[in-house]
Amino acid sequence: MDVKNVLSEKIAGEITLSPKPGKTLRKWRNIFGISQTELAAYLKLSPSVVSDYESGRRKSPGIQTVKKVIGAFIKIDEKRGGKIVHQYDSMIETRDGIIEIMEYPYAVPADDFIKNISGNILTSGKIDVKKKVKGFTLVDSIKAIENITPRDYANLYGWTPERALVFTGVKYGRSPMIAVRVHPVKPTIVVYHKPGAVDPLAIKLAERENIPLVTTGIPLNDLKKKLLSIGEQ
Amino acid sequence: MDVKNVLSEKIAGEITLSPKPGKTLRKWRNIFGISQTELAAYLKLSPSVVSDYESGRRKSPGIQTVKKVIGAFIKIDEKRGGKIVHQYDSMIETRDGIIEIMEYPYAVPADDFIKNISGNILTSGKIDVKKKVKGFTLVDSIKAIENITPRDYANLYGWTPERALVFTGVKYGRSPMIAVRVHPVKPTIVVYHKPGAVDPLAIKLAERENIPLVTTGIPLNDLKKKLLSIGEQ
DNA sequence: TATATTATTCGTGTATTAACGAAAAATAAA
DNA sequence: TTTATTTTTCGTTAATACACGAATAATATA
Repeated sequence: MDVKNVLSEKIAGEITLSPKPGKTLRKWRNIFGISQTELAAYLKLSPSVVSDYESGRRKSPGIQTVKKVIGAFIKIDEKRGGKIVHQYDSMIETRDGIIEIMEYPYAVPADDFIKNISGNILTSGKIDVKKKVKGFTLVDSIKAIENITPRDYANLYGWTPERALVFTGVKYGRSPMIAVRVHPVKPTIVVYHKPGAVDPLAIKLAERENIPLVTTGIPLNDLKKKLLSIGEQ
Repeated sequence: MDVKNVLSEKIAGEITLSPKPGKTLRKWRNIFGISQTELAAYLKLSPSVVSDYESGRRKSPGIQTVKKVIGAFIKIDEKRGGKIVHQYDSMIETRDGIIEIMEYPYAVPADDFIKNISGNILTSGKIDVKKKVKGFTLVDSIKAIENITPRDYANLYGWTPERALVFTGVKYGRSPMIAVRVHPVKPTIVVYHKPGAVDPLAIKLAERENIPLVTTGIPLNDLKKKLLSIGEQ
């Protein structure tokens, strides 16, 4: 999850909920240091359009419009070297152990998810069709064990517990499942990426929790891309 | 800043930027466990309207519509005891020392801000009309000194440095201003709430940085309310 | 199976947004 | 001040969101 997305979402949320969306739009345009004229030119629109939005003549612009404008902010800033966006780098706190974390815009059926990452299901029993994946967390097992305190553990679950916990760097395949077992909040799926081994106890625990335990052997970078792309379509 | 707002903003941002806003809307309705019928009834709309949105017949709903729907989610959940919203409590990390932090939906002129909190300006010189306040951070000075590491210091600045840093629990009035002096990022205004004293050095530093140093004597709870209300209109 | 409950589809009228362009106003730069 | 740049205002057309309601389909529940 990179700054651009987090920042875009923040801006979109602010504008949408603002009592005066036009003014909020203007605030962000000013933060980016972009003139109405420039913004309009980039969007291939007349400058009057931008002004009309900011003045509030259009009280409830469509979300597509908002999306386009925010996209323009980011792209124009990028062309200039990403000065503004980079100011917000500190906003995405890189929690030790969490390699990648993301919420999908909509629910993905569990079996689709497994197919997508070329997953091997270790647990017995059919996958419940109703099981949905709404996001994922890719965790470096070693770092997580070293650095994540019990209090921080909840962060693995991002915005929704209905997610896939994907562990990489798994040696014996026991600890991650025990952590899941012990924690009150449960994920939809647990994935081991290229585990050294998978302890039978882990499978037993997974079955008891009714959580599919899946392995995948695709390279880490490909896996990352795959995981991210599931949310994009 | 409470969970409701953070969560609302998150949902709004997600829907607005989603490739399929309807599906994202549905995802959240399901998370809240609300039926289309119930949602429609609450909004005094025909259920078909809700379905049309989710199916995507309306490709780019207006932000007012999105806002109304999210408001309904929160309100309905509240009526049920706030079960869902409370699940997200852990999302708003309470950083030790930061009592309240918020971004204003639009820029507030510095002098308006000062008037609003019944501020006393200690620094000499006119306030620049162009100085804008885009948010504030209310800091417990003692706790901040004890708990905030240099790395965390950036968090005081929330989403924009153009903000008011409001310190409460100030004893001699020296340290907060020195912290500001030393840090590369500068706030628009520094406010001391009921300081025990204000060291002359602090005033000198503030003047050198061209940052108005302001004191206010209104009770903490009123101050909090005032600070929050500035953003609401 | 029967019966609520919940969700979908779609034709329709009205209101509002999307966008233009030209002219006027306000700011910034020379 | 003069000139250039940026922003505002507004009349207008076309497209589309908003909302309804009635009929249909799909899910739950008894």
